Amino acid sequence: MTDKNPYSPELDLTNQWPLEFSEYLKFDEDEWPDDNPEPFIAEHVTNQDNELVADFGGSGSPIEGPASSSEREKKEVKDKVAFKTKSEVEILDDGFKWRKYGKKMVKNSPNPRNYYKCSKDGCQVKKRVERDVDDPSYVITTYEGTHTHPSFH
DNA sequence: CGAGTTTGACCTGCGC
DNA sequence: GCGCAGGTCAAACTCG
Repeated sequence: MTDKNPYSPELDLTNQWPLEFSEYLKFDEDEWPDDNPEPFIAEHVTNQDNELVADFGGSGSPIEGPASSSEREKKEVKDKVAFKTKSEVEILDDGFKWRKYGKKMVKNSPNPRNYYKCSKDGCQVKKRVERDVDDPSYVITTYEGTHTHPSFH
């Protein structure tokens, strides 16, 4: 099977972003799909505005999977969203300014993992960038937290 | 000169 | 209790 991406990589997002979204992953918990990521992959987010496809914290209403959110009522769970993007560079400008604060070699991947933090004072949003193991052409960006400000642009 | 990047070291959590 | 892996910090360096 050469085609490991049964999903349509051709999204209209390429009209706004210099790259193409391959998959949109939503983490409700700290579970990462190992063999079967399919149930974790939500539908392709269709972008009709100039804003990002997902809420990076601008509005404060992240995309929710299940309607019941009784679990996150107990404590404040940071929103964890992962994007699989096809790009040669890992520096994807999503409208926010990031400051790199660390780099680490993960054992599950021969590629290093970069850690970014929002440069905005008071905004503690973190971002993790890692290249795909099977497809080095793809970059997995994981956002953690919620922006308390609109954007830099 | 300042912000941002780099790299290694240090800390913490988890599994065995 | 120890070792491993992941995550974060901080000093030094680079670039604008």
